[in-house]
Amino acid sequence: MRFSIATWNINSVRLRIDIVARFLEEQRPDVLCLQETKCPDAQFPFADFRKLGYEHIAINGQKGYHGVAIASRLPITASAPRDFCAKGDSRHMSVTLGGAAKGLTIHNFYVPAGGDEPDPAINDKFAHKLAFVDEMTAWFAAEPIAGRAILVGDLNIAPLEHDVWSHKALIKVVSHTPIEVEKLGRAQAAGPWVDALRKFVPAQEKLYTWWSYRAADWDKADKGRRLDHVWVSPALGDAVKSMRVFRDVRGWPRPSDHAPVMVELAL
DNA sequence: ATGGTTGTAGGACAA
Repeated sequence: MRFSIATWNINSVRLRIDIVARFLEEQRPDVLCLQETKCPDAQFPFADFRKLGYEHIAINGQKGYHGVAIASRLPITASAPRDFCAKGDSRHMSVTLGGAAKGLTIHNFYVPAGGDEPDPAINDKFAHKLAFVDEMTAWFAAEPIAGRAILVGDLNIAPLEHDVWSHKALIKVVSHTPIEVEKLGRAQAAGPWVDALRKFVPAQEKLYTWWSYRAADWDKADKGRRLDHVWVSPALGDAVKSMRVFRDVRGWPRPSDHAPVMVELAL
């Protein structure tokens, strides 16, 4: 089957439910993974998703901050959140699909942003980010990815030189520092995971998924970063057929600062 | 170099 999955840091699912619905209507991914839903589970807008055909929903939300959700048109046969760093933060959810995608596992991550100061000795938030990625590595090393699996999410790290608008300007800016890039590389290697987006855009070309709100004209300035990722297990490496970053959605009314990203696979 | 904006919640904090 042709299978599509989208990931989008929505920065409040309730505030932006209208553009979520518009995106789902226009693109119809089989699965949508959201981050930063900022929504307690009891207040999640289930009805809006069900109305659009996304009847299978797995959420891990909390009040005010973070929160991830997976909405699917295909049945979800199992779901499990994991509490990284034992902080009680809602930053991960995994599901296994049934139906035509039977046995496919999906991980949805929201890695900590890490604050402003890129020094774990003086910035607890940066220390937390590094520990979180280390825990991802340890987990994948302990339980290597078996079979068909996809990892998506806002990993809050732009690993390659051309994943940011200026490698030189951002080398000491949290999201692109060498220590983060190295740790993310270890996590990816531990799966091992294949970077699906870079299968379609060479490492020498710029590729962004996020543009700050703090720009007079984000589109014109184009000071973006690739913070959102889609990784696939080796078994799916050749199954990835297309990728798209919906930059136009960043320009929709009252947008998130992240654009949705969608990948198509032949399962 | 600095400051710029947005969301949750109804003040400060996270991003």
